Amino acid sequence: MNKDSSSSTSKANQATIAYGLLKQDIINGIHQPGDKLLMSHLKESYDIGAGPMREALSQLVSDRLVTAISQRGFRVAEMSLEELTDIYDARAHLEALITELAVDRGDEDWEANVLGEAHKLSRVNEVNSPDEMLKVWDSRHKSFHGAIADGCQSNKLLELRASLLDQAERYRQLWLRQTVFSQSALEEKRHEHAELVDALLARNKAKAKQLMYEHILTPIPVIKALLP
Amino acid sequence: MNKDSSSSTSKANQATIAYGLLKQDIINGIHQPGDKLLMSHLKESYDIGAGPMREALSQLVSDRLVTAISQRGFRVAEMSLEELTDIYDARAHLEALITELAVDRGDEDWEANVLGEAHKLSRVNEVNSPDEMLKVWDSRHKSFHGAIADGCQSNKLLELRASLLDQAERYRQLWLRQTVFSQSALEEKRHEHAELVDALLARNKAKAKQLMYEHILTPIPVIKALLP
DNA sequence: TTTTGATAAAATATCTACATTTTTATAAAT
DNA sequence: ATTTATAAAAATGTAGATATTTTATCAAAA
Repeated sequence: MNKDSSSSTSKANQATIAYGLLKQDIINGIHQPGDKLLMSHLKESYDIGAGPMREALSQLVSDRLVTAISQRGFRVAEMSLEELTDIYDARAHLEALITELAVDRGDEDWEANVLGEAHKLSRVNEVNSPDEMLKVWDSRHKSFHGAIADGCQSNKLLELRASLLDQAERYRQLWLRQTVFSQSALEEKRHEHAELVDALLARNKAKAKQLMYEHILTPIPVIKALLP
Repeated sequence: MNKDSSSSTSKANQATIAYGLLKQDIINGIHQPGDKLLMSHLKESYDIGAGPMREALSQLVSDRLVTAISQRGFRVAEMSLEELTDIYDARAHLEALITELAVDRGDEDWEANVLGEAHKLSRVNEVNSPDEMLKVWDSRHKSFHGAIADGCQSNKLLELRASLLDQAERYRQLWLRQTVFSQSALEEKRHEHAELVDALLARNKAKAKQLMYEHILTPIPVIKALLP
């Protein structure tokens, strides 16, 4: 789970910098699944010493984005069909639970936030490049779901959720392009989100839970088809 | 989340050794909440260099057992009433979810395991010292609940569960003594476990879920009373 | 006298460069 | 082909250098 990288007073140390850069590069596929993460290469390309680099790698191991074998170094964690289904099954159940709690515990501010984020997400149009479109939609989509989850009032559950999201990120990236650049897929998502917001604001706990569960699982077929 | 410390071929490195030792010492209160973890002191008492020690501390930060401020070192994470309720609320909901899934997904081996562990737990009697009693009961209690949870067939949910258990461990230690050395408390637990096993084997999902939720929350008043 | 602020000294965290150990690759010998 | 010996590469660890923060000291101002 990640540190504060943007906090005002905290001068990030080398290990924290290395952690952030490496994580991004793994998620964005600069380092492919199974790639060996050679200390000498890493030191050179990130210009960071071996000590801090080890610390960063160690963190990524507990994030499950990197695997380590004692005395034999580090590799980018493999991606697999088994892991995909494992992560998404867990994510769907956890998110459904969090949604249920949010319906129970969310206050008026929560309702307002959810509605606001839903609106922003539905209006992702006037952008320049396709790449910009992808970034903006992804960011707002995350904010929308984040706003819903925040209602559960449980820091610990939100931390667990964040951890699963990190682990899902490489798989999600595969799905994202397919979805954002397809009008029909985008429309389907828009519909699911609208239904979800309705159930949330109506405080229909069972329906919101069910919709969220299904919503999380929809990307799986797409990802399965793209998985190498 | 922890590494394999007992695996046959893996020669643990200094960082892993330090991680294990430090974690134990924090859980067992050798290092008290809020204590400053001085690098020079740690290096000396564990006889491990600064590099590996930082790596271990860094891990414990992501386990939430240690806090770090850049350039100002590390401290043992504080304990608080807020964290107690946060952790136990999350734990109760997660364990209830996992129990539900276990009832759905657990096979005959699972049933047999649960029954076996329940039996072993109910027969913690012929021990020597009180300290031995505590260790044996705790260990079997954990195995019992572990056996139930294993039925959910979700590695990721089990990892999240393990992470919360680690975070709860310092609080649990407070409750443990009160419970294991009180015949009435022990009897109450025995009763709860028996009810739970009945519901599980009867595949009564709703009841098992409910019983587990309540079972996790029972220690809270005891811990609240003991929290400094 | 008490408080404030500057400055210097000490303590501490962090990093780097080098040394050591372990693994892997290569080639010779059985 | 399999094993053994050797060299190269790589991971890991150590010690000392550097930078930052904290503490101590003391003088000037209130």
